[in-house]
Amino acid sequence: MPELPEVETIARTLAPRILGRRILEARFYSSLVAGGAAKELRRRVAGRKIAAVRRHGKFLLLDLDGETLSIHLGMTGRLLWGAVRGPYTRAEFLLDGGLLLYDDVRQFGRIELAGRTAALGPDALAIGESAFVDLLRTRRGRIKPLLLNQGLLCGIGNIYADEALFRARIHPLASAKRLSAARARRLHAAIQASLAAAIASGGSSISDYVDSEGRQGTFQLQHRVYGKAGEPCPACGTAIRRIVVAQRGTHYCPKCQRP
DNA sequence: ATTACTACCTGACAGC
DNA sequence: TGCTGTCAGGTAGTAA
Repeated sequence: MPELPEVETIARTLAPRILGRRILEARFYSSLVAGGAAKELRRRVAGRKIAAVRRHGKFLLLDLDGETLSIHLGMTGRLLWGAVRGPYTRAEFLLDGGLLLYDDVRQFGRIELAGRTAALGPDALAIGESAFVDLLRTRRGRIKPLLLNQGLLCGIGNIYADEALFRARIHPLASAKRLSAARARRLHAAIQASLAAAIASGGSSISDYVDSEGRQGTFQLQHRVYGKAGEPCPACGTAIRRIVVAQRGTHYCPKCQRP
């Protein structure tokens, strides 16, 4: 579910609620969430104060004094402040002044102590134009799988890959290294624009995503191709096509995004 | 290095 | 009402 704009929105809504608060206790209701290390995690976070709320790619990072808690929401993870425990609550953090819930229907998300979370590329919102152009030049594969590869560039998922490629008018199967410098720069700008617009709308809510206050995002109302197979392209009216790339549903306009 | 396929887990929805 | 198959904002592991 959550890509960079959704995690960014959660970080922004959560920060004013939890910054400076102390974790009194962590509780786990599913053995999957902490990847088998629930006991150690409980011990290591208890009593620590939340000094910072950060995001890197799709990871939400809580800096405690001496530790960093790393939270990845998988497909259906939610971090909720002031909500009531439900059937999908997999973990909770009792803070001095409130309860932070971690709900996750499909349980693809993970909460762990940072340290192992290294092999990530630069954040998609932070990478500069020239570094991005260089990144594309050094790769042999197709552009969409590259955008989804968190080890090269992190934060972009299936929605924003499709949306950015459409805005840049680049076919998802185009060879990354054979893109002209002008097209690579256009893609960089399209990524920045897509992510910024999504953050401004509080993210995309397709089925599960809500921010830490339980509010849905509205950027799904501005999607141009994602989930719009068969509908007319907003630029030229041609029917949006859906293919499978890197095992993910991929939406594009066959006229605006020529191979 | 890159791609393909499977697996993880649960729910929604379409079709029979 | 079931049952079956497909799909879903995620990633990891293995094989080719």
